[in-house]
Amino acid sequence: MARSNDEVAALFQEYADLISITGGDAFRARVYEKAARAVGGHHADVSTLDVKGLQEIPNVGRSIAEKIVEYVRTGSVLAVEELRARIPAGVRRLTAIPTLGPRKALMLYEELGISSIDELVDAVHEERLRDLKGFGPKTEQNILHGIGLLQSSGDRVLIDVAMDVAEDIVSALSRVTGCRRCAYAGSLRRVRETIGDIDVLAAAPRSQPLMRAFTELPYVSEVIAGGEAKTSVRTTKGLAVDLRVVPPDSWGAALQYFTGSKAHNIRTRELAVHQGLKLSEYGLFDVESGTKIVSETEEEVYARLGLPWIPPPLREDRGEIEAGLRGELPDLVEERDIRGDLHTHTDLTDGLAPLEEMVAAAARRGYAYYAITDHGPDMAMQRMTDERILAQRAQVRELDGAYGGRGGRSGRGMRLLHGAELNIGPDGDVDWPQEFLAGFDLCVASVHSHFNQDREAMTRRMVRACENPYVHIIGHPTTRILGKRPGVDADLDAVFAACARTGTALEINAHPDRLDLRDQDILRAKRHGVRFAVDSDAHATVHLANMRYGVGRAQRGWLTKDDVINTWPEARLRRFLHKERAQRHARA
DNA sequence: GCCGTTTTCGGCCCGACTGTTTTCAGTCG
Repeated sequence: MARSNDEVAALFQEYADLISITGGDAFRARVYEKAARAVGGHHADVSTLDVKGLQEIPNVGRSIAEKIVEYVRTGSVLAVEELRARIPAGVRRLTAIPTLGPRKALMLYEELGISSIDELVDAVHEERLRDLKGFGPKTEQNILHGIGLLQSSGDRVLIDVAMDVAEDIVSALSRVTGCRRCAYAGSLRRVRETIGDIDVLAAAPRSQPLMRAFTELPYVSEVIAGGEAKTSVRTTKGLAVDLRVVPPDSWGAALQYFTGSKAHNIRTRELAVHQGLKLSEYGLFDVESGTKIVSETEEEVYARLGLPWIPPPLREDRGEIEAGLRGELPDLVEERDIRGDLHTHTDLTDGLAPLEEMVAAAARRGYAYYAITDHGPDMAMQRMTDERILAQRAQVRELDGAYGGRGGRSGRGMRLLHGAELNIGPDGDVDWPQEFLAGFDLCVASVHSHFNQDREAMTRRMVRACENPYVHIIGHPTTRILGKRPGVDADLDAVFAACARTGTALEINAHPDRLDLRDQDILRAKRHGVRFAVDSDAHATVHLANMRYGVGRAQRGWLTKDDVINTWPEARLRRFLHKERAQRHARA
């Protein structure tokens, strides 16, 4: 199952929630939240560390370190158990209802004994909430409304869904008279894997025209809140969108603030406080005189705090502040660095478009090279045969160089690699014998079945695939489907180590419902010295554009161009696919 | 409960909006 770090992080987050609900010290609750985040993102497995080693983790002091040791040794933490005994789990679940926080949840429990959503619904219908201080008819409505949202639409949407809406809103608002600037911010700008709500920011001297245009958008179904500075709506698809309008000269400070993350903002504001400054969405101010120092661009704000501009995908308080202060931020890979896509399908197997259409679409993206990797025969429903794949190879060779090309007519066209997406069987075997595999330019290998193998078997299976000298890339490594299927249970550190040892790249699958690997896995894999391939896994021409989400994932994993093999020049890529790999196996 | 080129004690990010309040607590991001 989960790493010890993830279990401990979840435990501390729960503890923080319980502290809040029971009216404990808010600062104490915050410390546990910070510790939860730090432990979850820590590279070393906390179950291998002692109290002293644990205290090296930021925001983990003696008390928290001892609780981690207690958890690793006994499987529980007394202090957490004590709070759990005081507050039924259902009370914590109440705080998932929008507009219902820890204070109200506690009052509901203490005054009315409510500890589940069902009980809460009953109490509202019986009008029992009205006697409580701070509860009125509007509060009841909001609670029922919130419960409906919680139970129907779920909470977060896939990034491509949110991106479509956000780009449409930004484009619409940008056309409004008086709008100087408009952009989406929040988790979307940070390229998180799923999006809870969309934050749009605009700069204008007057906010009303923008607010009006915003609430009148055709797909706005409900205005949740409307003010001078901020308006919140819900779309017909149930997506919440916030619009904030700021004066044009506050743009930089506002964009920085609304991009978040919350944890990152807390750190930047702390940096400001220590310099006698105050940072808000309106600017960076001198506390003494109250005068504004900077606010027009993000670069200015960061610079005045002693930091370089920090790319939004890094803004998670996972060390980017410290790295920035040291001048050691990574030079992140960008979408324009991508020279090709190394995992794509055609209608020979389960893709939608014929080879030539896919190749033409890839060439339009300006790629220097492009790999076709249809499924092998082990995925029986794909009806693959040696004859069919060899016929495709002949076709690929013919189209090689025929499309695109950066040098125009005289230049060489986009180079094609003929590959396959092999299936990693339950024992780690793949389709076709080695002598047949040797005929491919490149092979991706992925798990497509037997997802429930135990950890040991799954780990062995994936490591064996890495050890196959003709497997160059492990496709969608955890095989998760967001919101539908959890990742497989494998010792990922063992898999990462095997990748590094054998010169096998890990795929960062850019499809919005996979986004596999997760950013925290990428960070860990990089520490093992693994290389990555950011691939669209396109099954249709439109899917090629999903590359942007894969690059976002790579950025959130702190990857540079050098870490990503499909940013490399073709010659270097081919060396990786042949020589380097052969040498490593020879040494092994 | 953590943390420290202001501090080993006394801080801990900051503002908008809502709903219930006659001045503010709770929630959210």
